[in-house]
Amino acid sequence: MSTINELSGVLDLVPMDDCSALYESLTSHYLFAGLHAADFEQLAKRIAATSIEKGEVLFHRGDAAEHFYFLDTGLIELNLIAPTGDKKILEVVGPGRTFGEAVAFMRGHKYPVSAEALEDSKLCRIPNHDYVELIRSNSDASMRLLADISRHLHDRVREIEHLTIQNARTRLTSYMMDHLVAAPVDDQATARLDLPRHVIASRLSIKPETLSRLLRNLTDEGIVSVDDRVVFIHSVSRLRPYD
Amino acid sequence: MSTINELSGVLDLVPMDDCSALYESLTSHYLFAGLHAADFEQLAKRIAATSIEKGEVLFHRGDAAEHFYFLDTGLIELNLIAPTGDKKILEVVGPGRTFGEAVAFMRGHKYPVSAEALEDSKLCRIPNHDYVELIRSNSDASMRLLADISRHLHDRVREIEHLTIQNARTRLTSYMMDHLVAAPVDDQATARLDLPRHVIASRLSIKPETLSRLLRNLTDEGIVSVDDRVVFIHSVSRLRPYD
DNA sequence: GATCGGCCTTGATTCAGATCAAGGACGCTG
DNA sequence: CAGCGTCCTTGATCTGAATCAAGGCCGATC
Repeated sequence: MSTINELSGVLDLVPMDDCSALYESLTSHYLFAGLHAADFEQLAKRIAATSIEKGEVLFHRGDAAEHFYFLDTGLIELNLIAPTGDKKILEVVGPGRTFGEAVAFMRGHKYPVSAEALEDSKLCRIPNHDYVELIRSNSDASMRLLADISRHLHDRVREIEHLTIQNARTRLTSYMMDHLVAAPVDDQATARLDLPRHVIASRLSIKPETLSRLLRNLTDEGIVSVDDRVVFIHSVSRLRPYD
Repeated sequence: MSTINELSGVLDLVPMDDCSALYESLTSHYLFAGLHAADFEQLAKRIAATSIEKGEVLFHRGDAAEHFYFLDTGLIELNLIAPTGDKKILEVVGPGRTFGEAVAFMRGHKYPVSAEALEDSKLCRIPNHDYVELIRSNSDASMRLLADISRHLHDRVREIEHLTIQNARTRLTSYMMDHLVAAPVDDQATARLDLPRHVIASRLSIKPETLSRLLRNLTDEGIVSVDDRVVFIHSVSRLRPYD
C-alpha cells in the first residue's frame, strides 16, 4: 500500500508515442475521438504511459491533481478511507475507461478519492491543463466531457439511492443485474462476480461476512446457484421483485 | 403532493422579460454572467418565469427533462422516493441557485430525482436545448458549466463518504459545521438549523427520532446548547474530534 | 504431501439506528 | 380559551448488519 507517485517522478513514465497500440486505444476513447489529429498529436507529446503494480496507490485523496488517467490494462479501485482505517470502494475502473477527469474543474484541484491498483495495470497520464486548453477551443469535445461528467454524477446519485432507500440485499441483487453475462432469457440469467468477494462487499458498502450470508440466503431460497464466481439466477423476477 | 407540471401547461408561465428584477438576478448567476448580452437576450426570450406552492412537485424523477431551473425565491428539495414510500432528500436548493442543469447531458434526458417545493417559490425555467446551443459557441461558459457539474459530483462523493464511512452523529456534526452563522471563535460557534427537523433528518438519512436523540446526547454531553433553530456550539473541537 | 497463509464461510453476539407507541408543545381556528 | 392538528421529543423494543471468533478450503512453497 505504498505510494509511488508522491516522491517526485518515481513512476516509470514513458513518452506515449513509443507505444502505438496505446496510442490507438486512446484515440478511440470518446473523450479524445473528436479531437483534430494535429491537436491530439500536440497533446500526445505531454501524455505519459506508465504502469503500476497490484496494491500500489496511484494517488491519494487530497493530493494535488495535475493529471487524469486512461486505463489501458488492469483494474483500478477508487476508494475513500475513514479516519478509523475502514475503506469504501466507490468504483472499480476497468480497461478503456478514464478516471479523475472531473477533478480539473474542482475547486482546489485535489483528488476527492484515492486510486489503488487491484491488478497490475498500464495507464496513460494526461495533464489536466493541456487537455482543458485543448477542449476549450473544441466545443464538441467540451460537450462530450460534459456528458461524461454528468454520467458520473448520475451514477453517484444512484449509489446514494442504493445506500439510503435500499438495503444490503437489494444492493447485491442490483449488482448482479449489472453484471449479467447476457440479457435474461425465460426469467433466467447468469451473472459473473469477477472481483474478489471483499472488493464486491466494499463496493456494496457491506462486510464480506454479510455478502457471504446474503448469497447463502438467496441460494437457500432457491433463487440463485453460486459456483465460485458465477451466479446462476433461476428467477430474475424473484431476485428483483420490485422491478 | 400533486404534480403541477405533468398535465400540459398548468404552470403559470410568464415571459421573463416582464420581470426585470428576476432578469437581474439571472444575469448575475455565474452560469449566465459570462454570456454576451445579445446571446443572453436571445435565450431570455425562451426563459419563462413561474411559481410553485409549498408541497407541490415541480418534476418527478423519470420525467422527460426539457428544462433546468433557476430558483429566485423560496426553497426546493431534490429527493428520491423508495418503492416503499420512504423519501430521501438529496439536497435543499435555496435562492440564487440552479438545479437540473446536468440532466441535459445525461442519456435519456430524464430527471434522476424529483423536485418539490419546501416553501412557496418563484423560479425561471430555462430550456436545455437553447442553453446548450448557446454555450456550445462560448467556451468560457462551457468551462463554468463543467466546474458547476464537477462541484455537484464532488458533493455527491462527499455524501457517499458520509453515508458509508461516517455514522449518524458525525453526519449531524458535519451538517452543523456547514451551517455556521460565522467562523468559529475561541473554539465556539453558532449554527442555524433553519429547516424543519424532519427535513434535516432526511437530508442526513436518519429518522427524526434519531436526530432528536443525537441533539439530546450532544446537549447532555455539554457540547452544544439547542434553542429551537439555533445551536450554540460550546466546543467545536469536542464536536468534531477528528478534524 | 506437510505446512503455511489468504480468503471465504459460518455461528454467536453486539450495536446503531429504526420502529412502535405515547405524550408534550406549539400555533391556528372557531 | 377550547379544541385540534402538526411537529417534535422521549421511552421501549426490535432488527439488519457489524463484530468477534472459529473453522474450512484451497493454492503456494519447500
